[in-house]
Amino acid sequence: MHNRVTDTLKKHQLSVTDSRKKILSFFLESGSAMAHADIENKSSTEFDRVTIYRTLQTFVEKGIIHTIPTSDNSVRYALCKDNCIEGHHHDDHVHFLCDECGSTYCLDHVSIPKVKLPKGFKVIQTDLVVSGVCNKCEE
Amino acid sequence: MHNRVTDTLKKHQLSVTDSRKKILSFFLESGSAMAHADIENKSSTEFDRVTIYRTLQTFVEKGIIHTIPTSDNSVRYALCKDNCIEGHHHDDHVHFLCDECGSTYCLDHVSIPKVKLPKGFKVIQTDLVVSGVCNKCEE
DNA sequence: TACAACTGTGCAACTATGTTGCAAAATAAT
DNA sequence: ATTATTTTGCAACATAGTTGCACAGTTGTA
Repeated sequence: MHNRVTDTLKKHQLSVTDSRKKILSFFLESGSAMAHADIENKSSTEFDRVTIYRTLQTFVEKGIIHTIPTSDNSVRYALCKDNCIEGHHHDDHVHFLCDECGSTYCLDHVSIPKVKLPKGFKVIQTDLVVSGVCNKCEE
Repeated sequence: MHNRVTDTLKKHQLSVTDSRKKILSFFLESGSAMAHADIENKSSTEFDRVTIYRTLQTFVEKGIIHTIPTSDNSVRYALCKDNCIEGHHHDDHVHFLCDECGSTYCLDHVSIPKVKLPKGFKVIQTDLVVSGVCNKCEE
């Protein structure tokens, strides 16, 4: 596990520091998306709020994580697949937000259908967020 | 115009006040979506920040406007079509966000395709946000 | 491994954003 | 016109996010 974290950081030309290792491993462990606040809670006082902000920002820029749009005021972050490179994300999969447990899933195998827009609109990115009840809460 | 604003408020069982009339007319005039900050700027010191927050909240609850999810930390609001009723929105159209001018459009005639989710996931709402360059900036 | 160059972190202070309670003002109902 | 109800503004607070700078940690090189 530790090697995987370190490798990922190095692959993206980032120096390997405690906070980056820890925050990245949170993402690997959790599997689902996390908001800034989740990370702050998980790490309690281990590192500064500012460090978390900056680390998340760096990870987004380097293509390690991507943001997930939501209707409420909370940006969530999730790991990118390997084909995300610096400055250009390829997260063309559907995101699912469970109203019950609050978890956010990246449904990697559900791809976003192409939409036809009116003349003159140039598409750069498409985000599709589904909310409802997830497979764990539905039982 | 004034009658239309008043009528809309009454139709949704809201008392007709200066701030509600003004904020609603902003939406009718602008045509595109607005964030809280846009309204605050437009009205300068005319009414309190708190009033704007509460008015937007009320409008969302009553089905007059709906929120548009974005990847950055900014919720935007846009007018609902007539079929939005209290407590249940029907904004099943695509939203478009222009990276150049920052405008947000409701593409009412582009409907969101149904997506097939893995077993156990129950869909309640689907949001599709496209970003790119709009027809005014593309020329 | 030790050193210099560079990069990242923590702290403090600040701005922005959003919320709550309560008294005063405006609106609606009679 | 008067009363009951709703809405507003104010103040105070809570949360979220940003910036500059000195210090600490990391990296590359010898």
